[in-house]
Amino acid sequence: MATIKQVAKRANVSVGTVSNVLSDSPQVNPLLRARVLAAIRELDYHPDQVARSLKVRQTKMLGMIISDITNPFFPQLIRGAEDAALAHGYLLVTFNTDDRVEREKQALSVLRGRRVDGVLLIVAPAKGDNTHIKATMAAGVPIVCLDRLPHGIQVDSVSTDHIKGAQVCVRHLLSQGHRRIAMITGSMELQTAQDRLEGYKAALKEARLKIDPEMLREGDFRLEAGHRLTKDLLLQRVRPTALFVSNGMMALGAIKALEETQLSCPKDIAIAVFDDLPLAGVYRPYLTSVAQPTHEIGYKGAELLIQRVEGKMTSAKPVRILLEAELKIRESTTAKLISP
Amino acid sequence: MATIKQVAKRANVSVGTVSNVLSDSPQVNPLLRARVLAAIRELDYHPDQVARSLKVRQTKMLGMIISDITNPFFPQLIRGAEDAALAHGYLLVTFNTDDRVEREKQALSVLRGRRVDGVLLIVAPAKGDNTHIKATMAAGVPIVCLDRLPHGIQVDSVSTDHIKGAQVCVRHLLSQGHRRIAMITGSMELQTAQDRLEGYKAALKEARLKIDPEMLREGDFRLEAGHRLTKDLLLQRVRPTALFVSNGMMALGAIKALEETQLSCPKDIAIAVFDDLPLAGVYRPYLTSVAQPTHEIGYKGAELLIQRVEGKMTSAKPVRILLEAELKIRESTTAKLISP
DNA sequence: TTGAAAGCGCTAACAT
DNA sequence: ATGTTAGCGCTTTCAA
Repeated sequence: MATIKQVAKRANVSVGTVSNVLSDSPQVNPLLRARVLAAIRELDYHPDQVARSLKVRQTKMLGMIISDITNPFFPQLIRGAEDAALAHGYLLVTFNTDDRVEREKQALSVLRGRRVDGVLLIVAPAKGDNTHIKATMAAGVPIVCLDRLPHGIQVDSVSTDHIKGAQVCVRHLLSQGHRRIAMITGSMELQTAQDRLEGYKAALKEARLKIDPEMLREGDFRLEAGHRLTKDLLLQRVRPTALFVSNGMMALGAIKALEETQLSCPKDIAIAVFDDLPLAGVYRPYLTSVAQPTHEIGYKGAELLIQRVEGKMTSAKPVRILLEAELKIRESTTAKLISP
Repeated sequence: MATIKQVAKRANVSVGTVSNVLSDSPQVNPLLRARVLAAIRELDYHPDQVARSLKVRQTKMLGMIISDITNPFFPQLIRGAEDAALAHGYLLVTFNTDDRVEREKQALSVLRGRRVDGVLLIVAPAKGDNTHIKATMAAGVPIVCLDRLPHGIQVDSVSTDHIKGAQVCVRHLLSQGHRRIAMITGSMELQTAQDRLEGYKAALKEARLKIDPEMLREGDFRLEAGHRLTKDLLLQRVRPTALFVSNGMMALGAIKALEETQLSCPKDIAIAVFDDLPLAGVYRPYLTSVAQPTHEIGYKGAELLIQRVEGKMTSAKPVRILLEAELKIRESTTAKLISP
């Protein structure tokens, strides 16, 4: 690997001059510049960013901590963040935690050791265990939270307006004539799950319907739960005519349950789901869903983080960006009215 | 951010001693060690890996160049690589190229500047344009190719045995009594697409059937192509009774085409697909598919790369690891239908 | 405009 | 066993 020194020697100039042409400094003699450029090419010289980082005290690297890249929600998010990062000359380093706080701590520690300039964080569900996050911020590493907001911390964030998204979706179900609308929620430890439930309740309240606890089930965002709880709901004395599922994986479980019980969607029961699955518009039934602007969350999050990193965003209080979800109405809720 | 010097001062020892306890060097006086550890805790000291990297001439970072994380094939691959990297103390930096050679070059250049210790590469389709890859290897940066093999380069690689996987799959179709088996291939520029076709041909040859060009269509691994080409095939004078699709996205297009033509699978036509979609066993029809050991490819690839990086793998000639695909037989190719 | 040199935080070789 | 120090490759004063 060629060094700046070797380049300087070959071009017969000082390292300072090489450095100047690299950062295309205003005044360098064109002749020297040409010699330097030639030397760089001849030696296949790639400036050592490690050495540079040490000197300038910034790595131009961003950390990103997510739960599991294998979950279809995250790739878009990561891609968004990476696109923004790259556009600003930053590199993105990702870290999977599988939603375990221990691994989140480890990730933060490693990332701090690597001197990343900032981190994008999708917090793992942790009942108030956030000292590691606070410590990182205290050490001067900016953090922007994506999607979920950690409890008890003032921190920048970018997320979807889950309340409103859910509300709009349930409104849609109501507008289709449904009155007995069941909901399968996520784990109530998660803010996002709470918000989605809140939106559901708000929509019902608007319609002057009372919330029936029999129509509510708490799940955990996984397929099995959706499957089990849907069956459960279908065995009720009075069956719901519509089902609002709190995330995509559970909706798949719900569909499986319908198949097993020979019920058809939307004829026998309508289904709407928070989160758009990549294939929601490909497989039958095409699912009505609340699509989050996933790529945008990642993109905006990274941009905000970079602003903080570069000191261009100096608001003392945390910035909280809320993005709108988009209701995609598909066949799973659009059959003609069902009489209750 | 605390430095090693500050820690030394606070613990009343020399920086050398601090360095020793950090690398838990054999002999350090337990008393001093305790003092150092205390100082580290008090100062929330995280050793600067940037400085360390500069000194020891290795970053413990691996680059990974993929086409698009948003494509459902990659997350598992990345996760596998990351799991292996982390287990060995390496960090993974990913880079999306959208299959464009220009971006692949850029990625390689950036990664070299960052002084990654090695790179995992899923090559973009490039007709022989591989000087950037050769130059990187010549500069002493080990490369391991995943999934696809670049043309005209001797390089370590880990991939699925596409030929065999396709062959086994088509054999299965034959065993179900099919004789007119159509295939929608990927872009013939890609080695993987060629291999899958080769497996198809091999299976037919075994069965002493001749290859009918009318049963072959070249696609591009995207949904639209699958949709269009399937329709095309169904309009033939003699319709195929089975269809082997070269990847998951195109299979979805094929299913869409069936729906539109009111044909049912597998009653009217069987479908088998190379690549397992995340939801292949969830949505109907459950698709018979050739599942690649995706996580394992990533994992083994990273392990191999790390061996090269650490000089534990010194074989001069490239190592070429071929992993077996697994045929998952589901309802899309099995005679009797589960529901109408 | 260009060159010389200090110093970023760490490791490792050497001195004590 | 512990301390001292050179130097990794770069940027950035400061001098010439």
